[in-house]
Amino acid sequence: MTIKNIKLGKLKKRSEFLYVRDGRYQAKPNIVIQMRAQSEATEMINVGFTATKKIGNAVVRNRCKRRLRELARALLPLHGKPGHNYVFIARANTAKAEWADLQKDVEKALLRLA
RNA sequence: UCAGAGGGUCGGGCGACCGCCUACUUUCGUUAAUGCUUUGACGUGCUUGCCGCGCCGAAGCCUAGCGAGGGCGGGAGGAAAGUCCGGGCUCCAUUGAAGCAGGAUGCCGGAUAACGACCGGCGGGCGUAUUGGCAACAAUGCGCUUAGGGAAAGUGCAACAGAAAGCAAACCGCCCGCCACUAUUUUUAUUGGCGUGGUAAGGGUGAAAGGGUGUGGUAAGAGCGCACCGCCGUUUUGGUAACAAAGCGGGCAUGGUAAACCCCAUCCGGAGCAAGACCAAAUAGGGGCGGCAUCACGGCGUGUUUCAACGUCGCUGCCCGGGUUGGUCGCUUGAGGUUCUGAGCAAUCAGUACCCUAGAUGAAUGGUCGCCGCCAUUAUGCUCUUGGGCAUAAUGUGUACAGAACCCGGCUUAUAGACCCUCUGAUUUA
RNA sequence: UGGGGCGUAGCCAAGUGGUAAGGCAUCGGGUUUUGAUCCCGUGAUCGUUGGUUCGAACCCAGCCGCCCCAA
Repeated sequence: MTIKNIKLGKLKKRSEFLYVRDGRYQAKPNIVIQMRAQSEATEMINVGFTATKKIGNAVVRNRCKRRLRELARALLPLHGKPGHNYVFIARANTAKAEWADLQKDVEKALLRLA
């Protein structure tokens, strides 16, 4: 697979997250990924991150979002589909999981969604 | 040395690869508007010039924004947390001030921009040591702790128990008087009954029963008298004061509860950076002005039995106002920090020198990996008076609590581990 | 981030200083041939930790948890 020059955008508004929630999703032990085609297709991939209060305090939630952001930056240009929006949702052990396992989960989920 | 209590300081380090936010600077690109310089075309004026004015265009400079790249810097805390107090700042209200209502605070002094919360002292409480004492206890020292005005302005409350719970009160008991019975020669004693009798020592109830201990006294008792302690009043001395000490006087009244209502004194306008200021798209709707239509039909309203009549509703251009999504500012130079000196017991204050030290907004300040440190456990070795100490090695999901959101002063709460100070106890050595 | 409110049995709840009502549910017993109905009985760290008071679910503080409002 050739490495494409794909720009990553951010999801910022609640309505955008709700839009993606109605699309396809893949659940893994360490992470849940949702995906849905954009209503007006562009060359960009927009991505958002979710960490609920259930998984810990502010320190844990911020760490989860930072790790997810790093995963998205590394793997979405390789395995993501342009013109789609993605939402990465942290689970209870996202903060503690091994980095290699996280990478494996994300890769598998993205390939199955593609 | 160990254990406990209280207080304070710190709160891992180095490196590699890949990233994020941001100040400044620089290069390139792009956009915008104004200005300046140079220059060209056109129009026009006259004093016909290396002229002035207007307009259009090109190039360059300057300014601002955006994008990409380079350079050089910065980038979470002691609690950033809880949001419990106080202040700055902003808007609203208010002529100013006082007051009502409501709320907060409450020994004294200091400190502060301010605070109830900070500092020091006083009084109370607890622990401990020493001394005195038969003891109860008292004095003194040390440590910890303390929301601590007024109960003699008024109202209320105290279940159950108990005779009685607030202008005191007599259940048992004790004593006295009278009567009866029994014993006795009598005095007298025992038992029982009665009394507008005395009595707060003793028993019992209770959280609390109208000073405590001792002694005298008495029919029995009682501050009834006395000694000591406590209490009240007053004077003097010390202290800025709270208060303390001493003297004199008074036999003792004034029980508790105000984190019950309340009284007294002092303080408080309200909301909060999602405050507030500015820019501003699309759509819908509002107002004003202008143009077109303003014939007919129709809708709605007034009115009416109905009709008639009157008003209003259309399209389009420009402007105004409001300000939703979004954006910019507020936004970090401030009661700022660090060092040193001085004043003060301290909180804190004054001076000097130096420094600028996060500004994000689905929210940056990191992700991954390696090495070391620290801690715990185990093993081995050495040492030592047992405990223990040191060295080496291995093991470990070990290495906390926790993430700025306008800023600051306090408080409270969470916290692996390390270090320091004070006090108490135990043990060892001298 | 700021501003408000609430915690009583498994559930709904009353009680506002003096032994913590009541209803539904659970469990046990009785009535009945059996079941339903009915009757009797059964259970509380009053969120937690301190303080005031003789005495605290109640009064006063500190924590913990939950809910609501302001995009």
